Amino acid sequence: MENEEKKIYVSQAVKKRLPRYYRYLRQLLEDGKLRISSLELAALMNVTASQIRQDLNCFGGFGQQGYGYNVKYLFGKISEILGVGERYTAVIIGAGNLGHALAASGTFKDRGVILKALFDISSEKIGKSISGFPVYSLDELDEYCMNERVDIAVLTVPGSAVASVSEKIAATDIKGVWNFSEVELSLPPRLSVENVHLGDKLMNLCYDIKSNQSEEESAGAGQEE
Amino acid sequence: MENEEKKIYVSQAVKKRLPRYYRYLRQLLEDGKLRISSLELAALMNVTASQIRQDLNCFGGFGQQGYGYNVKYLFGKISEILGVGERYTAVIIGAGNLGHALAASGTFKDRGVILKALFDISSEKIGKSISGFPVYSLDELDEYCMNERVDIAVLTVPGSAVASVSEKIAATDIKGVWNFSEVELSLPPRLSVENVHLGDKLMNLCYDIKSNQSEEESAGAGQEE
DNA sequence: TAGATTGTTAATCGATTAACAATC
DNA sequence: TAGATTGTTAATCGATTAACAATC
Repeated sequence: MENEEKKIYVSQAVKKRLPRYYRYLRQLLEDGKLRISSLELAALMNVTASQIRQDLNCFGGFGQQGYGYNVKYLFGKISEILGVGERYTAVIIGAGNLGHALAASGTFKDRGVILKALFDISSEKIGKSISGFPVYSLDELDEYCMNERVDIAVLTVPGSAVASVSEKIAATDIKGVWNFSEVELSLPPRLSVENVHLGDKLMNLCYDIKSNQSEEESAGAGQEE
Repeated sequence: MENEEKKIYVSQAVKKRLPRYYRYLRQLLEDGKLRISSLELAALMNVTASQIRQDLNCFGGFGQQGYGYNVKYLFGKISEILGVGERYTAVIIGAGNLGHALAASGTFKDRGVILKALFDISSEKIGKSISGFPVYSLDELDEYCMNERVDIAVLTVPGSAVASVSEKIAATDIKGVWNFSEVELSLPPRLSVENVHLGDKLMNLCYDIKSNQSEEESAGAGQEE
């Protein structure tokens, strides 16, 4: 960060691949692997070595000629790039089944994001706790965000509630929304949005099944990432 | 299907966009819109009209010069392409929080997929019902699939269970897996796989927040789909 | 030094956009 | 017929891959 690294443009394609590097490197680190060449990592991840070197070089030279990449160092760099260690904080809005599932999962903790609370409108849920996280009234969101730093809102409310919740979010200094609803959000551009359209994914699977069926056999294109 | 349509190669990029067309067209249909031009749809979806025409023409000419596209007809065609109406069936493997959430959601029904049951190993869950769907023992999966047609397995088990469950799935004639676990699956190529790496998505959001923060202001690139 | 492997430039490939002739 | 808008070809743009000089 401090030393003057070449500011190469980072394409959307590269950005999207970073978390996958993070996953593989974490695994390698766990396995006690000390160093890895782009060729070796490429074989593991089922991509080209060229792509790996190109991708990593968007952010500066993390390798060493004749040696390869130090796994621990590279993992650290990728983590840094992805904002692990920024200690981003999150709240889940919508304490339904999906909210439950996310709160109970290691999804946040595993990526350095600190889940702090859930918010809901149901008086049956408010005041209780879910997987150890307190559930507050949605009306308290604004006040909560003024007292506690909240970076990310995870939207797991029904589509019908999205518009009104969006407004509430826009009124806080929350920086990003992880949207699980079908509805397209309209938020000021200062807010980052990541949509998880589960229905779309299911349809992609159906389409793929259909295509796979039609082929029946033809040395298929294999799995998809 | 019957009439000889030009068999143009459909790129991965196009395939991935189809469910989004489905969503927008369904909405337009609901709104009572009868026809739409590529230009109008492009404005709505925030893409170029060229792209829409190119995309649709991979599957044949669904429009009419000087008129545009008949919304109902086009929606029907897209639905057909995506396999809505094939009446694909699904079972959820792993009756935890996420399994619950998916079973309770309209995700399947809204896309023409018929959810039939859940499977788990916990004796506390087996025999009960979740959102009206029966929960069976994982040991019964094989037999169940022999008696009932099952096209899709939704994998919501912990990572540690993925390998053994994968084997069980491979032993059936299930055609596709919707994988919510972190673990990369290894399955015979006859099976389609769609991975939902939620953690990756969360990291993409963090990265975006971080970038957004660094800019602060620069007429940003806006939301992401 | 010799061998290995990166960083980086150049070549290729694929996807998006622009343009326009076909046609409703 | 004139106007509109598609289907489709050609041009552009961007992303991936190949190649190799730099260098550890």
